[in-house]
Amino acid sequence: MRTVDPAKHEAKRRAILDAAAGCFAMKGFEKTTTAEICRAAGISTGSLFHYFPNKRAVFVGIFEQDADETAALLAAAEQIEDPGEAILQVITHVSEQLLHPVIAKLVLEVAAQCSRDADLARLIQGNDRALRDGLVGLVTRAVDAGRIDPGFAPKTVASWLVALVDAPLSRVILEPDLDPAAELAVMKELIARFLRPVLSISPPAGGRVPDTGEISPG
Amino acid sequence: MRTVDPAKHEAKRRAILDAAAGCFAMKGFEKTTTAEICRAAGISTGSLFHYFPNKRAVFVGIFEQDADETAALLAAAEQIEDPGEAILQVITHVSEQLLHPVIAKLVLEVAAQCSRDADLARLIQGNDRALRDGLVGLVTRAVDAGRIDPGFAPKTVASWLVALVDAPLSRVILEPDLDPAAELAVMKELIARFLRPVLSISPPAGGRVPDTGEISPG
DNA sequence: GTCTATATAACGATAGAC
DNA sequence: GTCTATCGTTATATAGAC
Repeated sequence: MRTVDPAKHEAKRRAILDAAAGCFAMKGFEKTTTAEICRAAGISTGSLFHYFPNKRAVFVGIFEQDADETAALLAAAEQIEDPGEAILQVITHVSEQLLHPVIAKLVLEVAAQCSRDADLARLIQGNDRALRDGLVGLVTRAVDAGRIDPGFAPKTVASWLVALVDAPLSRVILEPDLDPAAELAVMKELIARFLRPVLSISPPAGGRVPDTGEISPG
Repeated sequence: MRTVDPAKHEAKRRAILDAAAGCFAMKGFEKTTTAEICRAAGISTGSLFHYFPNKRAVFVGIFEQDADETAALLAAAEQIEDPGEAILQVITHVSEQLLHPVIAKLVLEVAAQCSRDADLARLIQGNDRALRDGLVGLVTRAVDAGRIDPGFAPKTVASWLVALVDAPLSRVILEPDLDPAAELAVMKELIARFLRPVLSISPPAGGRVPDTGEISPG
């Protein structure tokens, strides 16, 4: 008779992951000790290695949860009739997460780690691409509906939308009294202006817009 | 009779800093050993501590050089008559730097370190603010000249311009075949659309733009 | 100023009792 | 499954000869 309760095991794994996320955000991967994670999770140092083979597996585990969340977010967005609204909802949700200092620190930490750990890089790349590909679908729908400018390829637009939510990250770290609501408002306006159909008589071609005399990209 | 040549001392300091920057970009702060820095710089482990009191001072030293470079960049931009052109030149220069993978890795590493080292954070914050404040001047000139939309405060615009050059950082790390020229082109277009004076009859107030039915920020 | 050699400290991971 | 105790490794920074 097995006394192991898989649900309980999974719950404890989650609890360790949560505790570890806080530690990694605060001190970074290398400087958080396994002992600290155990203390935060309320277990002893030996127990940690019953749930994870090593410290890196704990770190990676945190970001494996993201795939499910992203899938759920995209599935919800795809139910929205207005594709423009759907895009904004996705961007808003992701942005609001990233504007939390703890999340921002964790994201910067994982970005730094990715450049030196190919396995981790593949995981994060997969998460990023899932979000981007979901947005490609929504962008395509929005272009077809005439709601956004067809001047750029949907994939290019989607990539930049994902990049834009990362843009304020360093300010979240450096400027403690940053107002998340204000940042989000500017970002939405920035995106709206980026994507707005050009109001000129001649439709834009090849990513160009009519020269109206202001700052030009060329 | 002093045999010390200050110029030679400074040159060697620079050489160590250059070697260290490569190491830190490749392996991160904690995982690069002082021995590695010394090997890369062609000196022995004892000598390093003749030039820097400890490993962190080497890391910080890399970013102390940035202040001069930013000042020079802004001084050059302020000589340009057209403020829109000046803004684009600054953004382009900074962006081109950040699109190099080695620089990108170093920037992500320092961002991660900043969240845990108040002294380093102050240094980087100073560098960021110097760039931003220089841009505030250029933006103000451009608004007065009617070249960019007055809908946002110059400080807000300048902060976002600085943030925008950071936006592609994670993709630089995750997508090795990213085309820097293409990224820069999209970024310029994005900025142009963000800043373009609104073409409507009623001028925008309070950061709002006329509702034209597409994706809206509210 | 530059080198070799090393003191000292800390961490990740394991062993083995219960 | 969880604990305590500890091993082996590795790194920073210093000491002291030249």
